Formats: sequence, C-alpha cells, structure tokens
Amino acid sequence: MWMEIDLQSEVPIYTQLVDQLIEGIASEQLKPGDPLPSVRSLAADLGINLHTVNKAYQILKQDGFLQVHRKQGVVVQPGGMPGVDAAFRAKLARGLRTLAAEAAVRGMSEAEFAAQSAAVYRQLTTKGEETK
Amino acid sequence: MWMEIDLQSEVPIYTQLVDQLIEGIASEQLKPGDPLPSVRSLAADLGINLHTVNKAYQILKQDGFLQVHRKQGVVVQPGGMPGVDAAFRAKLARGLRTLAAEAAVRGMSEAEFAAQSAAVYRQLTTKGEETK
DNA sequence: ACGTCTGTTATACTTATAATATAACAGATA
DNA sequence: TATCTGTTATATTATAAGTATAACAGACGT
Repeated sequence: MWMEIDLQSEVPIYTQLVDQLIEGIASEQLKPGDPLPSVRSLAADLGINLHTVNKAYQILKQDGFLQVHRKQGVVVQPGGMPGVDAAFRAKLARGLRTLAAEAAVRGMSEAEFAAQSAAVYRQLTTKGEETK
Repeated sequence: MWMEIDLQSEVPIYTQLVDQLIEGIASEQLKPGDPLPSVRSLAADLGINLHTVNKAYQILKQDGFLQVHRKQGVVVQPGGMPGVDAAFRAKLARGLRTLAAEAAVRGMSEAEFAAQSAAVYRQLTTKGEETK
C-alpha cells in the first residue's frame, strides 16, 4: 500500500488515515469505485490494529466518501461525492481562520496567503499526473 | 474578558485559548505591549483551572507571541512579532493540504478555495475597525 | 515589615480518548 | 466446508486533558 503513518506524530493514526485517503481521492490516485484494502490487511501492512483502520473507514463512510458492499469490501464512493454543505463550510472557515490568523500575525499578506492556498490546492490535485 | 470557551468542543480548552489570542493579535484587538489578564483571574472568569490558562500562555510565550516581565504579568510581544519561518511554512502547508483535499473532493474549485482563504483572512484582519 | 499580587513549579487525581488485544458473529465466496 | 469480508463486543494499557492543592520567589503598595 502507498500509505505512510507516523507513529510519533501527535495527530491520531486514524486521523492520518482519513486525511491521506481524502488526499488520495483528491489527487485521483483513488477513483470512484476503486477497492480499498480490507481492514485486516491494511492494519497488517501498517503494523497497527484492525480497529484503528476500521475507525477511519467508519468516518469516511459516515461522510459519504466510502461505501461498503458486504461483498467486495470497502470501495471509493462510485455515485458522486458529497458536495459543499453548510457543515463543511463551517469546518473550512474554522480551519482557515486559525491558519490565517497566525499568518497575518507573522506578517504574511492576504495575497500571499491566498496564493499559498491556491498553490497547495493545485499541487494536490495534480499529483497523479506525469505528462503536461 | 472578551474570550469565549466552548467546554463541549472536541478541541482542547488551551488550544481554543491559543487560537483566540492569536486571532486577537491579528485583528489588532490586542496590540504589542498590551497587558493580558493573570492566569488566575482569566481562569476564574472562564470558570476553568489556572493551569489550563498557563499552558496556553506558555505555548504563546514559546512561540514568541507573548512576553513575561515578572513585573506586570503577561504582555503581548512589544518588540516585533516572529516572522514566517520554515516551521510555520510547514505547519501552514500541512493544514491547508487537509482542507484543500476535502474541498477538492467536494467539488470546490481552486479559485473558490483561494477566494475563501482571502475572505477569511480579510474578515479577520478588519475585525477591530468600525469606520470605512 | 507586612500582605498581596505576579508567574512558576510540583504533586496527585480524575476523566476522556487513542490504541491494542482477543473473541465472536453473519454474510459472501470459492 | 473453509476462508474471506465488515461488524460488534469486551477488556486492557497508555497518553493527554483538565482539575485540585500547595508551595515558592520576585515585585508591588501600604
């Protein structure tokens, strides 16, 4: 598997899994309908517990990014990803506010901050492409 | 005091304090040299423990946003705020990546994401102004 | 000098979360 | 029948968050 976990990080393992899977979908390394490794095999690959993987899958399933077929295991949501709802707008605004505040205090301009945001977005969504 | 704490939130109280104080500096509600309430009085005002406030102050002192004079208590850093160093760039990139990934998956465009970033920054830095 | 405020440190306790360790169950597959 | 899947349950350990007291040294005003 292409995932990497930092056991020394202060951010919980299941959160790292959730973030990396969402980034995988954003970069189209994971496409709608793609199968994901079973909770047991992924846990074994990463050297962590089954339940830690399961917790990440549950969160992504709850948010509508994954589906479970009881047949071929877990699959990336095939029928359209969830859109930009009020809950996400609030989550986004809260996260951006914290980052923007420290950026402003440290002397980073609004233009720089917006440019950095765009740069990160672009780098993320063009990760799986080789030819230009 | 103008601070508000959500005891039901999943984000730690001391983190809420750190974030709000940085936002206060960014919005110029807190200016360099301004005195901050003592750990005991602020804890009493918010109905929380002395050590929780102290932990927030320690973090901000460590990062160079606050100063302690052993005289008039804690004060907003008077001699210039810390700039944009490598550590902050890494922290910013990591935070933006998580937000940008989910935004992209949910169908928000790069332009929208950048615009939202700029909007949050602007709203934050123009909070203490009334006349235009 | 005295009392009071300041930040700071130390200790102990409770609570909640993260993570692990087993175990078992029901459905699907070969 | 085996073996895989997700799911659920229970128990345990480890760590972080928050609280509760207590004490100390420096600075201040009286």
